[in-house]
Amino acid sequence: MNDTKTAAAAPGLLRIQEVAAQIGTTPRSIRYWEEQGLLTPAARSDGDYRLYDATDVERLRFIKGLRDDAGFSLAEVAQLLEDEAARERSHEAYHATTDPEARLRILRDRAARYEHQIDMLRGKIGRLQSMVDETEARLTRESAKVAALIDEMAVAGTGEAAK
Amino acid sequence: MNDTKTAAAAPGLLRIQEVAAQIGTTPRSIRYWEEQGLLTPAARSDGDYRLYDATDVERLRFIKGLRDDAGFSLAEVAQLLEDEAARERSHEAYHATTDPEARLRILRDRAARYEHQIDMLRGKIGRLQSMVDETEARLTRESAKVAALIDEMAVAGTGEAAK
DNA sequence: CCGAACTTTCACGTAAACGGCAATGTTGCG
DNA sequence: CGCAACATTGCCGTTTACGTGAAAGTTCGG
Repeated sequence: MNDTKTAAAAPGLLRIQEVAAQIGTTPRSIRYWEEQGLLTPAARSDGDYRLYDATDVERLRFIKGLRDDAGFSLAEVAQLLEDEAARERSHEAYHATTDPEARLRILRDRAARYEHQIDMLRGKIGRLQSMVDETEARLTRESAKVAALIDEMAVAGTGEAAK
Repeated sequence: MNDTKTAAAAPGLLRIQEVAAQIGTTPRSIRYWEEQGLLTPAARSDGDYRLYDATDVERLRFIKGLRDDAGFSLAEVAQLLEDEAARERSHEAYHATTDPEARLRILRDRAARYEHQIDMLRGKIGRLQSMVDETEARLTRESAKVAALIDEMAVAGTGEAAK
């Protein structure tokens, strides 16, 4: 009646290997990331097994994305996640006060952190894009050559049907 | 009558430190890149000093860009540069024949390599962009909160002039 | 309750990408 | 020619980001 093959008697909690497989990495890496302070598993089993929830998985996916796709070092990722954490803390601070001006400052601070993060990513995108542009320009020149050559062939071989 | 302070008695050839400064890296790294087969200096002085020309500098800038901006490993950079080299070789092959069909194949092969390179970069850009999008969505939600809060303040403090 | 599979911590190993000497040679202004 | 500044090769050290056991404990279906 219960066909949960591999894990999760607990509500939606996964063990390290499951998570590793889902995000495409190894248990060792996840433990290492934890060692570096990038995350803490949502819970531990009785026998001290690490247990991850959906939030953890999303966070891990974020980390992997930043490392593999964006090429950030773990230290840089940590920085971005600290920003994230600062926002969380400010979230609490937000609810700790009822002073509208204080709340406004907090919200604006959070927004600024998001913008900072976006700027970092945009910067990388921009530099990458300019490399693409350059390469595309070369490709265009190549294509022009191809077209010209085909024309030439057409003219030279008017009597000979294209194979 | 000759005020070339630092280098280049030879026509436009620079020594390693000059080049390193220009592209923002260290001589050690440049030597390491050479060690890994990423480039060979255009020439050597009598005393075996490495001498770089404009092409070399451009190539080095390319390498640095791929590493720092795109986050590629030196091995991946090497791959891209090999593609580049393959294009060069095919360029020679192109002029070695006069057969239009052969020329066409060569040109199309080169174009395919460019496209491959572009795809790699585009892939990275895409993944980065989706991260930006996600972050922006959050930012938007934050901004909405800010706006709502400002509205509230305006209503509550109608009698009290904004300080 | 048993065994296979999984997990934990600890520790050592490693590949990549340089940094930093040392010992020696080269440049080039004065 | 003399010497300060820079370069070369060689080699060992370091950091980052894990891989790879070892030894011991945990889960869980049968």
